[in-house]
Amino acid sequence: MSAFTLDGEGPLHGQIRRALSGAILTGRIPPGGRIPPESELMTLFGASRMTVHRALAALAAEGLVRRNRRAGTVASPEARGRAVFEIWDIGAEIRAAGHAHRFEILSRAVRQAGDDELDLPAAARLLDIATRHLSDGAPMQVEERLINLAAAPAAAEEPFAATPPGRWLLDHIPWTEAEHAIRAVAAPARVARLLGMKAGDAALVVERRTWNGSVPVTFARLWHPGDRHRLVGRFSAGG
Amino acid sequence: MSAFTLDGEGPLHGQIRRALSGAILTGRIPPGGRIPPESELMTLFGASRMTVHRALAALAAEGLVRRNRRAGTVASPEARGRAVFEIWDIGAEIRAAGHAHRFEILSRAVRQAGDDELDLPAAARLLDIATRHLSDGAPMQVEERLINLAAAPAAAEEPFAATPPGRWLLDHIPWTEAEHAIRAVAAPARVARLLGMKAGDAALVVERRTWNGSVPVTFARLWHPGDRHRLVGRFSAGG
DNA sequence: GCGGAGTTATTGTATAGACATTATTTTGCT
DNA sequence: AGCAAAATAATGTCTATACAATAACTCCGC
Repeated sequence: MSAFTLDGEGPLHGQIRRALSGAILTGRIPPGGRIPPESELMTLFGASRMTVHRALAALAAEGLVRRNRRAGTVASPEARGRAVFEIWDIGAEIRAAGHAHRFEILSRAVRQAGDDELDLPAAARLLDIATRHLSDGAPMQVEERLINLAAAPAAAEEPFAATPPGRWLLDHIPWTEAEHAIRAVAAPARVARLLGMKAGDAALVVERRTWNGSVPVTFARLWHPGDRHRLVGRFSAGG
Repeated sequence: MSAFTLDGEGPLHGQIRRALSGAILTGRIPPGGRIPPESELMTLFGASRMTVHRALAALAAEGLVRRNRRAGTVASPEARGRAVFEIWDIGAEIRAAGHAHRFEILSRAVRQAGDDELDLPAAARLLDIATRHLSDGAPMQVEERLINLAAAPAAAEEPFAATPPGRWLLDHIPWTEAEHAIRAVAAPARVARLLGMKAGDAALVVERRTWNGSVPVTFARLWHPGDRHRLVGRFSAGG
């Protein structure tokens, strides 16, 4: 039978979790393969049922196994499906890379909602604001942003002097849903000039929408020079 | 005092988790704000400590709260930092959009490792394979891939007739670490021709590396037509 | 006021036991 | 054989209890 070995490091439920996730990720238990029932794992690992259950529940939450009453626990065939990117705060990213972050507000206006990316009634008031972010003086991002003033009334009075709009929203306005889209497009002339690239050059565009419940909060279109900016995501399967 | 309300749906620990995560995400508990200790939550929710603890442990695992012995539990300031993309299987993506997926192997060769993206000794043998994926006949991705045959020996014999290399690797070769980089670049002539775009047009490039432990498994460079392909990630804060 | 020792609040881990839920298997009846 | 009812195997939830680990606080002697 599959003998599992504990590494002796840290709490028992963690050791059990690692032993099982290791067996799955190294292929010793193939996708769809059966994991012994809790009762059996209890004796295999010398642990109580709650402890074993805790380890299995964690694996199920990660998506590594699928569990069913009476039918048992199997290694999930679609275990490996997600890539996580941190694409929220260009300032933090620039500073993390050891550079100096500076930004400037390019334009700012309050206006009525129209045929916008934010799906709002025409009566709604929007803050329409454009920002440029620089890394050691080199332009790295142009941020075009619409803010629903009904969802973030304080934004109307905020000067965005020390904190750029994106970061300010993260800090002050709650949200519950977010959607991102990433595209590569030819840079229009205005953006190209601001980013120090030629019109038509490849730009990496991230579009972000957030909602609080069903109320749209903000829409942001973030332009990056294609050659100078990369989104990087790392995924380690150990949990 | 913050009164929390349970929604009565599903298991108690889930209700408690939602009640607390709701309070955090709607800003009722601000970032850095204190969550009552387990002993207090027990009486607030009428649950045992283990049940309360389970809810809090789940929130901590999600990163919504930070917990410290004796110091208590606080809402995490960097709670909202991740965007998750499913960028693994272009075939599944195309089919999910209701289109027909077809692919063709463009070239295939086994060769020695050289100055490659995979960081391998020169003696290592690689499978170097290029594939084109089509959605209802329209080219959607060019996949340039290197496979470390030491990590995936079976790949040498695999014809990749029914299953394209990326999907085949997912199904057959275990891995533990992955890294993704997303860029926008001007399409080189060869790729542009294969994707039905003009040379120099913006292409969205995803580069993926995977390892099994410390052994490199594969490197893939995935080219997409910038105007026709978007990566979309959704993030719902309810968990 | 300061350093250090003791106390305490809070989370972390683990167990045993009870009952609920659910899908499968078996049994029994026709 | 076929179908319905009962048994069963597995996970899911919850409680009560015990003790461990850690960091903050208190108090005391000087």
